Amino acid sequence: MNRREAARQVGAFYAKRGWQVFPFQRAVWQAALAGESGLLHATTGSGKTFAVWFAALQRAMCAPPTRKRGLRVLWITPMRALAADTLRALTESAAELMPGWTVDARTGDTSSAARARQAKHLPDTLITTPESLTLMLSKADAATQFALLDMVIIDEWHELMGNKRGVQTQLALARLRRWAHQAGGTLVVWGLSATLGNLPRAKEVLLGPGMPGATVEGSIRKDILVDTLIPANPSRFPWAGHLGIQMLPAVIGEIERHATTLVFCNTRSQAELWYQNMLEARPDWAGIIALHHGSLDKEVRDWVELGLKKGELKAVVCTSSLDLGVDFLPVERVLQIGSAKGIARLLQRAGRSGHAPGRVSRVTLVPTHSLELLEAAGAIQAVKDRDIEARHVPEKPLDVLVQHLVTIALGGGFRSEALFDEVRGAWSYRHLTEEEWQWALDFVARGGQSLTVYPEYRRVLPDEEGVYRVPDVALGRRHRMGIGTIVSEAMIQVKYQSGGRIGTVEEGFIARLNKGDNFLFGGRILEFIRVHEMTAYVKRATGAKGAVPRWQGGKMPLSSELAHAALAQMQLVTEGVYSGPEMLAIAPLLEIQARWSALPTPARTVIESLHSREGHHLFVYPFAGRAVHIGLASLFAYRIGRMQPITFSIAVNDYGFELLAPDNVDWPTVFAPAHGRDVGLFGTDRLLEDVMASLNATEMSQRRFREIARIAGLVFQGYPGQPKSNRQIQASSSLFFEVFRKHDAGNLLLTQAQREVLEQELELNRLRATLEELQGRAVSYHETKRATPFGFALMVERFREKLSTEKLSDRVARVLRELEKAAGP
DNA sequence: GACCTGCTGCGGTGTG
Repeated sequence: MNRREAARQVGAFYAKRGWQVFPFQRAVWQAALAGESGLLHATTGSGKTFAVWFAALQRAMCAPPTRKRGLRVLWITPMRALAADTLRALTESAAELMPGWTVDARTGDTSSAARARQAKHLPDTLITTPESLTLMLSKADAATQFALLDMVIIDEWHELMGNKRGVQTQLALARLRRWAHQAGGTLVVWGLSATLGNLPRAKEVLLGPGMPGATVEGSIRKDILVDTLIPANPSRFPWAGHLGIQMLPAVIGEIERHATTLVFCNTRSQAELWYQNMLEARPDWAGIIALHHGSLDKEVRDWVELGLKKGELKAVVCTSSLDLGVDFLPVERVLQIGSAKGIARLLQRAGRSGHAPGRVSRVTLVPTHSLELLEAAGAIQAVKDRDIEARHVPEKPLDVLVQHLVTIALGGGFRSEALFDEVRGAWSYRHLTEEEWQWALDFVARGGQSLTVYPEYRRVLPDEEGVYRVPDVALGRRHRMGIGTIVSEAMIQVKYQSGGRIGTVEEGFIARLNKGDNFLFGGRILEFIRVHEMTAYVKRATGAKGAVPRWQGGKMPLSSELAHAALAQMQLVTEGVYSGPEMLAIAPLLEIQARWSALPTPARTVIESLHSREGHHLFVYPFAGRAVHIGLASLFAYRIGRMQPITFSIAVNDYGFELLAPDNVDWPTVFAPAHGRDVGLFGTDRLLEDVMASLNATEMSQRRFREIARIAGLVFQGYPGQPKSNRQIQASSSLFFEVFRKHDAGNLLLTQAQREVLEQELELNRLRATLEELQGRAVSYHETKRATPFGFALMVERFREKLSTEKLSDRVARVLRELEKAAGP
């Protein structure tokens, strides 16, 4: 078939359904037919899926007829749930355009019968996850399986590119590209992305450094509306807090007025509490409102998702578990309780409503404390400006590389030089040095310097011809069980004594419960009975309230974009401009702040000191997000400590930080630039050294190392169904940490742990940028008689999270003592 | 006077 005929048939497919063909879809088809790779960027619900899928089909329609059967198109999705939805969509359209063309899915959910079928004969199109793809690469016959591969599509690339799953995908793509090249062809690769600030980078990472490719932007401009539920009585609204239950009546009102509403919460426990409160207020909603978060059992979540799809649910209280993965939901209204923390996330959530070309997406912010009104005003402006966060791509994570080496050794073996070359074709490893490569190779061959005597760490060995392979079946099996880069806490299953599964909670939470204690989980009050083999047995409790489980999740900081937008709003206020109802509502509070102290703006850093019974407080408001503020606070404490002996307690939030000292400090002198060009506390010279010295970097690295050890295959997670407990995993990873520190200081996985702490947990680059910004801002110093609105939130924060420099140094001392003991005589 | 929190995602063996 020629191209014109193929295009005609696809056109007929659209015409039959009354769909419009958008120019961006044509652009993708033309590029792909010409053998070009690329990135397609468009909002959700704009027809991206069919744009790339029909590109693949048209390539197949135009290909010379062949009798060879095998895999032609590979579709990679980050989520199993999406695999099922995609399978349906692709199968239906393929049946019409390419009769006889087979589409199948392969994820962890794939049945053993389907696996056996696929082992014999792969379908023409396979939908899979990065992990399942990597598993396929670990099979000895991988090269044959992918011999006919023509096109790869990576769905939701923006979700993958910023993390190690994306790096694993890059490595797999490099492998597939190499095979296609060896067979004399080129692999056509297309990525799909939405809500992303750095498109050119996204494309480069997907296609490999320096590789050509097209960027196609979906032309449909989605109208996005962001607004705010303003508290009924703003002057009585709390200055701090995160639950926002005061807003319950307003939220219930919104739910009443619309067919289906998603209520997004920032944490699982918050979702549990909101759901419970909602049911208490509206008992008649039992059965038509539901709860959805990542710790609930899959069966429960499936039921909720199905209810949503059928339009049977009035509202679902959820966390970002509903951000993705459930496509084509008929949702009318989206509410966001508390800060969305970033513009990309907000846009994504807005996109859950009006999910079809031409319809308006709307999200309504529900503040949980007064200052969030400020954030809301900033967010609305940032969305208007489409000021979207960039995703940062990990740079040569060696744990992922080490895992990959074993995978490829299993999947037919490799020669060092050829694989080195191939790996450097993956963007994240483009700067991988010869030494680093040798180190990784040595690490899988001998376990590095310190593990040489243990055969289970001699995972990969060269044969006489110099081809590296895995010498032992058992090692291979163990490796396959550990493929992937997602590392989570050890979880305890929660089950009814009668058998039903409810979900999972963290080991530490259950450990604090006694028999007979109640807790709120899965939307009901449960009574804890006993724990046995990583399973907690419970029964329905009668009446009373219960504790809410806490999960140790990530603590996402406010993004720079959103923080700057909020600061900009305060600048407007100093000029007498109130941008909307949010700013008018918060005006009285800002007026107090301005009267007692001053408003922070992009041009002015506000610093306050306060003397109270607790001691001498210092408040600083850089608006740089909590991660940076932790770094800044520790850095300031350390630098001040060098001028005069003193220790501080520290508190941080997304807007600023507090230092509390027992003794008086002469703050103006501390903040005065010493002389000339000296920028004192705000200096960036010796930043890295000072940060390392001011924080307990060792302890932070050790925590980070847990994940690295697991990905690098040092720590075995246990067999499915009998997971190791947290303590066991922690113990063995900290053992490796200590052994490497003592006997193998050059171990690059240690260096990586430290780098990840600095880059990801402390956001060192953003910290440096913030210091530079602070140098350029005027300092507005105020001694206040009582805590200002901004300061109050920080004082509250300190009660829950006690970080003190004294404690840190105690901990350092303890770690040092332990190390000396471990070193022994 | 005000408070007490921290998301998501995947994968896998055993041969009596």
